Amino acid sequence: MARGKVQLRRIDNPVHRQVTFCKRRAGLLKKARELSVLCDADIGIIVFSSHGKMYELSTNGTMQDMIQRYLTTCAESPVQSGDTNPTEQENVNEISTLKQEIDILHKGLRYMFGEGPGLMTLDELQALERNLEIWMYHIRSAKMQIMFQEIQQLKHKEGILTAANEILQDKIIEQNRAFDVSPAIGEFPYPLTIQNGIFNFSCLN
Amino acid sequence: MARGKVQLRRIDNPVHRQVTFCKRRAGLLKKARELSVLCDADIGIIVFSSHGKMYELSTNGTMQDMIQRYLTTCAESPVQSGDTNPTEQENVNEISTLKQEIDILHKGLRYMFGEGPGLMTLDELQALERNLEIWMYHIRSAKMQIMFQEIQQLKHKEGILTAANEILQDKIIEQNRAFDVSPAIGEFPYPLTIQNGIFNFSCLN
DNA sequence: ATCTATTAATAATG
DNA sequence: TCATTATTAATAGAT
Repeated sequence: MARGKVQLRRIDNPVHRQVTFCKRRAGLLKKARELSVLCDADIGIIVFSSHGKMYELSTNGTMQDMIQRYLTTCAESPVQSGDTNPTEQENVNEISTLKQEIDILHKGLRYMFGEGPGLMTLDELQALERNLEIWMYHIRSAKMQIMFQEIQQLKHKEGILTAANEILQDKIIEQNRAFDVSPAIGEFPYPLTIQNGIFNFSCLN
Repeated sequence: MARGKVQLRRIDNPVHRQVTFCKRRAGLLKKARELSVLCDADIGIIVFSSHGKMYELSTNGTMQDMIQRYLTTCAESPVQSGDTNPTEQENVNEISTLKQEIDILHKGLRYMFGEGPGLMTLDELQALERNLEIWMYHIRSAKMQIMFQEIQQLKHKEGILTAANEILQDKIIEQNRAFDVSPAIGEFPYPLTIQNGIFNFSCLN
């Protein structure tokens, strides 16, 4: 498109190639964004440079959503069965499929908990998509985490308050003793001064 | 690019939009193929029209390969954790606990399947699948319930202890007054009086 | 679909 | 990497 027609073949010069890659990649993503906006389309683009560096664009939602949708669409289209009466063999197949699905459920959970998707095949990922509800597990886990922290903080507070109460109790006893023996003035060893140390905490959120 | 500048917004006219979608989609894929050839890059593109029709391009291998590579790359890169704060550790523990729970669930399932899937009907298997979800839901609910109760109890304890603190403070002040102790420092600066301010807060929510 | 007047992208260059 | 510019490529609107 500029100062010389371009041949549709790999650019030999590595510098030129890198520059062109940079420019055209930007151009491609721009075009994709435009198409998405102008025509209300959802677009996902993944680019791996020759050196393995990855670039991505997904115009709606995450790339993972895009992939899920892609896999779902792929899985849906080839379903073209005219038979309405399931045979014994089909039942057996169905049983096998369900067993696989349960296995995938297990793998999917491991996947979500950080072992990485590398261990799953694409078919398994497709099946995993059908078990979408499990993603809720992650959310619930986060919720539980928060509740756990809350419990820890409350226990901490309880400890502090209990300690404070003990100090106050001691204080009263000491006062009583002091007044009984000699009501001296001004030389009270108020342990309350510790309180600054004790109570000088703030709620960390 | 032609007979009038284009505004970067959704094209209202459905006919225009469809035509533009067709043209620009072709252009986008062409650009992608060019970039792939010129710069030796691997590119995957997925496009969903506003009506849900899917178009795809993958310049090397299948789209499934592309997705596999994408997921692998995603999983590899974000693993960069040097220090682990206490919350992180707690997270790890929680995850471990949940993993165990899931393992138990799966052991149960294997046991049920160990009886031989041939003895189970398709309906039974499907019911079992649904039950798995319900089962997990109940376990999580029960756990949450317990944690919730614990939080309530701790909050209650906190309230009682705080009230006790206030009473003890008052007692001290009263004692001082009763013994007619003239404080050397004038009014006794009881730091405990701050307590209401300090403890009358909630870390929760 | 096909055709062009225009705009947009970009190769070469600094 | 960033800016400029001469050219080519893409495409909006019309048919």
